[in-house]
Amino acid sequence: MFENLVRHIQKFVALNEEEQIILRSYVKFESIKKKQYLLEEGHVCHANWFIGKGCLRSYTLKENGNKQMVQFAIENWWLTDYFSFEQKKPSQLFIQAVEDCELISIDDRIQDELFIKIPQLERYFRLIVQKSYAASLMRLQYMFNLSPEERFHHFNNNFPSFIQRVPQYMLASYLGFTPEFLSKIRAKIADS
Amino acid sequence: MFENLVRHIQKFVALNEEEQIILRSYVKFESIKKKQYLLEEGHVCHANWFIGKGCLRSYTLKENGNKQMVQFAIENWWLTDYFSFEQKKPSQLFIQAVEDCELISIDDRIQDELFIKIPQLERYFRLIVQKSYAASLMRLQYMFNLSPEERFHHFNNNFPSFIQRVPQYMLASYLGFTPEFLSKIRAKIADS
DNA sequence: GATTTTTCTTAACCACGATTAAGTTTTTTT
DNA sequence: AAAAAAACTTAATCGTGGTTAAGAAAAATC
Repeated sequence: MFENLVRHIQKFVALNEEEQIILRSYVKFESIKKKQYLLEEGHVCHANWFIGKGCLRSYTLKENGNKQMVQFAIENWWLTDYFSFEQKKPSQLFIQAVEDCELISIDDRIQDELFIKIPQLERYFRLIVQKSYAASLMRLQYMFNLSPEERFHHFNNNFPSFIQRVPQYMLASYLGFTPEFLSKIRAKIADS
Repeated sequence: MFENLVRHIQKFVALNEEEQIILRSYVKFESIKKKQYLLEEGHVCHANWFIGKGCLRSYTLKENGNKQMVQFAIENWWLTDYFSFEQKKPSQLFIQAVEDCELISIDDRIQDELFIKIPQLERYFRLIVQKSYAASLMRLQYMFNLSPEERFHHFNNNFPSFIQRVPQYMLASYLGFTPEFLSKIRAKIADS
């Protein structure tokens, strides 16, 4: 599991044996069960989680009580609420396990110290966040430029593995429409 | 103008006199006129721009020929297409001056060298990108959780300075609706 | 100051996707 | 295996915000 993380980091920056040992001593390993929460609204987010195995989601609670999906994360992805994590402010988000998960986490209290010991991690995370940012802007573009139906087909074509992994109603919320409308789309596909 | 940039950097990391001189020798200064382009669709984005004075916008061209606003940027903001800038791939974006601008830019070819000479800039940009990412996720939340009319009022309340600075039709596109609908909202306000 | 271009407004019509509500299927729990 | 909970489907109704088109107002240019 830790090897996954090392391999992921090495895609972006060098990390020698000694540094790997330092890193291992700084991170925490945790397992959580499906439906357990890592973070709840109103709490400060104290960790950044790397998914070794499993699937997480983050969502907000809307005024009407519905859950609005914010993000999915699977193997080799980092997930946190950067806003809360960095500024130590109460989060708007819930982070919950969609499947049983094995996680590696970096605590906010040790992050700075870790970055001093292994400076290239600063670069690693700059690049990780940059990728997340680019992905978020792409998603905004899809929201603006594609119809709900087109967004579904686009997601279907580009991330087929997700479709079987997450419940349809979460996907519908992630794509910005209702589960009822997703059923309509699927009925249309079955017809043709 | 350069002092603005130094001051902005010093909000996040230390930067001594010597480093300021190094930085100055690495960046480029440019002035552009309203409506001029810094980047056009299909080209690789070779710079990251810091706005000393003025206002930039980025947009994509939709299938129907309309322009979809992606971002605004004003004084003390960085703007680039990180996807194109980092991966050296053709951009989907246009970046254009909304007002006459005075800019400081970092070229992609010298960025790595600059980060080696002033390592804390790696941290500075990690934090900058993190903030942009958080803002982008907030905007997604507004798209999901607020109606077009609510989004307008929210923007109005939180960024009143923008309202006078950018044309209404750009704002409408940024908020994800048509200029006609914005007129409708404004007429409703005038009534009451 | 006159002309052109850009930006904003108004109004009629209409389509997409939300809402509501009931029922079915699948999964989980006991 | 039975019961309960979670997830998905179907269909009728309705409202928001898009589209179209024409005109008015404001700003830029000559």
